[in-house]
Order: sequence, then structure tokens, then C-alpha cells
Amino acid sequence: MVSHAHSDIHGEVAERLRVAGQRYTTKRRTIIDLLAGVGQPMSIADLLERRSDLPQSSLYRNLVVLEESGVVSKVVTTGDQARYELAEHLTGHHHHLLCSSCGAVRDVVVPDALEHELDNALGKLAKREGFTLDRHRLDLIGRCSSCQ
Amino acid sequence: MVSHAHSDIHGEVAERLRVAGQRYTTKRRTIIDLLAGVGQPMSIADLLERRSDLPQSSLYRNLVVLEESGVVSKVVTTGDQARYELAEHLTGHHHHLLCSSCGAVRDVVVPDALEHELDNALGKLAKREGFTLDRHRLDLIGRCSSCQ
DNA sequence: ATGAGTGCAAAGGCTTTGCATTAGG
DNA sequence: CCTAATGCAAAGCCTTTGCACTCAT
Repeated sequence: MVSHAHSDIHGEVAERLRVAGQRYTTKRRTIIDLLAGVGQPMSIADLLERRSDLPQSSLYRNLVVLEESGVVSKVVTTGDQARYELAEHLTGHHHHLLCSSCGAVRDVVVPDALEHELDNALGKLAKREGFTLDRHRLDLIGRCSSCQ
Repeated sequence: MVSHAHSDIHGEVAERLRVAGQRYTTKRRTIIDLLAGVGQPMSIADLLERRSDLPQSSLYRNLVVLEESGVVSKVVTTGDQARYELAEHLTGHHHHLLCSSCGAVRDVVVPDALEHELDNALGKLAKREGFTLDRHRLDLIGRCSSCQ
């Protein structure tokens, strides 16, 4: 499974929020729509720019709630500001291309075979270290096609 | 090669700074010693705490210089504050265990075989995407042994 | 000597919070 | 209804910067 039909998204988000004891308000819907529409990790500045009806404080507070409810995840980049995207259960497991020149972030999917080997090797490694492995994060860092 | 003898470090740092047109001052030596001594990524607060003779502004400014000279690198974690460690040409290539509970970061080395497959697969992938791959970043995210 | 490096304190920028108002279930 | 969510403005926190002084070469 790589991604859900767009129509599924709101249902799944609503369910996750419900489980977390949170309401699915209009603003939260707006944020989810924005993230789903762009399909790439967005900075808070990006989000504010696209929807002037989202006050900063609401955006920040809602992103915290959405993240804690497992609906969006924070993407850590090479640069300064945080970025957010829909959680992987909504988009499918993927990784990121990080441009160290312009800061752009793009999603990328690696071959299943590699993914399996990673899971395998990292699982053993974590066990040996007494570490409870939740997930892995793999980023490709370099220069995007526009920044050659 | 996994790491250099401690005695090599200052020589190599001095050389890198020289090439970058930077001086190897007492404060910079202090920072390098701290990072080399701990052997784990340190937050700025950590560093300040250990050496009260390092004013914040000098620490911040020097970390910028050391990073630009390729001597230290910034480690991006799940959490709030940035962490710094010696660059990989001084420590050897490695990855990180990130505890999402307490924020601890620990270095870890993955099997060579996996590392090679990663390089291989990611190289192809980057090429296909028109992305100039500089390096990869692989983190294990979960709970450390103290946070079960 | 002389420009890079340093240190204090002040300014910046992003993020969080207090409190009164509004709206979701 | 009644509590969670919202919005404005103020406060916080980490990081950067201005400027005078000091040290490395």
C-alpha cells in the first residue's frame, strides 16, 4: 500500500483524533487538506502563506495535537525551520531528499528489498543495544536538480 | 578506519582550519577537546554547562566556523535543540540512536554490508531523480534502555 | 602591529502561552 | 449546555549580532 484515496483521508484522520480524544474541527480539516493537497513537507511559514485564515497560534497548537494524535509528523531537515507532512499510515512509508542548498524537501520511496534489509539489520542492532526500535529515518542529502 | 588516535585529532583539525583560512584558537581547541572527550553529540547547553569559560556567543560563533570548516557537524534530532559532534572524517561513518522519550542520542555503526547496499541503492535512486547525492543520514528512533 | 577572535549585552526570530471569546459534540 | 478550541497579544527561548577589547600570527 502506497497511499489512500483522498476520500479516505478525512475518515482516517477523524478516527485517529477520536481515539486521541480530540475534535475534528474546521481548522484541523483545513490543515489536513493543505498537507494532503501539496503532498510534500510544508514549513509553518508555507502554511500561513497559503491560508491567511489560519492564525499562527492555532496552527502551532493544532500541529501539536495532530502530531500527538499520529496524524501528521514533523520532518527534520538540514535547515532551520520544521516541516510537517501527513503521517506515514496516510501516505505510505517513504524517505526524503534534502537539498542542502535551497532547503527543498521531496518525498522518495526506496526499493522494498532495501527496506526489508534495513528493517532486518536495524532490528538486530537495536536489540543488541537494548534499544526499542520504533522506526527508522533515512534521508538523502545533497543538491536537488534545480541547484546544480 | 573507524577512528583516529586522539593525538591525531588536533593535527587534522588544525589542517582543516588552516585550509579554511581560520585560526586554531584556545577556545576552539577547548570545544574540540570537549566533543572528542564525550564522543557523543552534545547540545550547546551541555557544552556551556561543562565549561563555564565558554561564553555563549563564542560557542555559537565557533561552532559555525568549525562546521563550515568541516570539523564538526550538526546533528538534527527529534527534539528541540541542535547537537554537535566531530565530523565523520575524525570519527568514522556512523549513525544515531535517537530516544524519543528522553532525547538522548547515541552513536551506532551498522554492518558494512548494509552500508554498501545503501550507497548502491541510494546512488541509483538519486541519479534517477536528478539529485546529486552527497551523503545519507540514517537514524534509529525509539526508546533507549533507560526509558523502557 | 593588525586583523581575526572574544565577550558582554542587546536584538531577532520562531514558538509557546494567558485569557477572554467561540464553537463542536 | 459545557468543555475544548480559537485568536489576539504578550511572553519565552534559543540563536545571532553590534561594538569595544584582546590575542594569535
